[in-house]
Amino acid sequence: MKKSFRDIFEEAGISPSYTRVRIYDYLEKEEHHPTADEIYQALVEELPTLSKTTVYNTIKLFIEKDLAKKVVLNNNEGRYELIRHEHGHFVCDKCHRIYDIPTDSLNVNLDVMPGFIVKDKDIHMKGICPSCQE
Amino acid sequence: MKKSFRDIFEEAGISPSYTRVRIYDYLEKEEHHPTADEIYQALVEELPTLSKTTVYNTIKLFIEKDLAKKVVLNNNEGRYELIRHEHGHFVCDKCHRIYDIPTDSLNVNLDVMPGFIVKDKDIHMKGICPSCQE
DNA sequence: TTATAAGATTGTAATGATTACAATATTGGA
DNA sequence: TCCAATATTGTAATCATTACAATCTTATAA
Repeated sequence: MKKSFRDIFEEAGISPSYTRVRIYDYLEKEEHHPTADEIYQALVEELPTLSKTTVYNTIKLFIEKDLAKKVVLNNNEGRYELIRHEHGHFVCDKCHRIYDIPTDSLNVNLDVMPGFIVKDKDIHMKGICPSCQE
Repeated sequence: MKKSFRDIFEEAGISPSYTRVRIYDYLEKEEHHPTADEIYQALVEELPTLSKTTVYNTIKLFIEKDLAKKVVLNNNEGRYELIRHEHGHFVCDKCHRIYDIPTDSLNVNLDVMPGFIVKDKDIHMKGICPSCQE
């Protein structure tokens, strides 16, 4: 059974304002790891008073509350995604599309770093995606 | 036997100007994945006419020639390293120090992305390093 | 040696993502 | 209803990176 926004936000200890719910909702539906600007552009049509600062503030809050994470893949642009099942990211050098890499099957042995507390891990790959190979 | 700068540059098809050799040399000696600014600050003392644009130009050239790669770990700051044995990167959330992760022992199975041509892969981890655990 | 063209380096200004900050608006509880 | 805490906003600042045009250097041919 899927948790409601209300429950998710309550567990995280933040109030479920409409703006926050919409941003969360967008991150949940959105497949391609949006940038802050993409979130802003997508939502400003329906939330005309939305400010980009609010997008950044909200994302920052989500990250602090472990609801979301920042993924830095390329070009100095931050991309954001909700924390879900673990996966890596493949970036195509040609079309710059981002593909999720299922990492369940990757046996990444964390013991290579004894003494380190690992809170997050991500696998980044670059190359050419199938549709750019002709 | 270690290759000379001259050989490395010749193989890459670029002329070994003094500036380039110094930047390459710095990347080779430097352990902590310097930013462009760190490279600039370190070398400008001995190369007083050095320009930050030259640092960026040179890095870009090295990357095009597969001598170096860019590692984007955090904070929208690009970090650079020569291409050597494969390794990942661990960033401490507290001291922000960067540690290399030996990945020889990590069995990262590339076949999870059939149809993709993988040119580069990197493992990013975040957490707390031993010296920040007290 | 000298002229010349290609290549290398430089400085300044522009770009673009992100943050700082102060002002305004909204909300929930007394 | 009123007030204090919280949320949102807009503007200006910051900082890494890039664009670009100008200048300098180098290699080579005459």
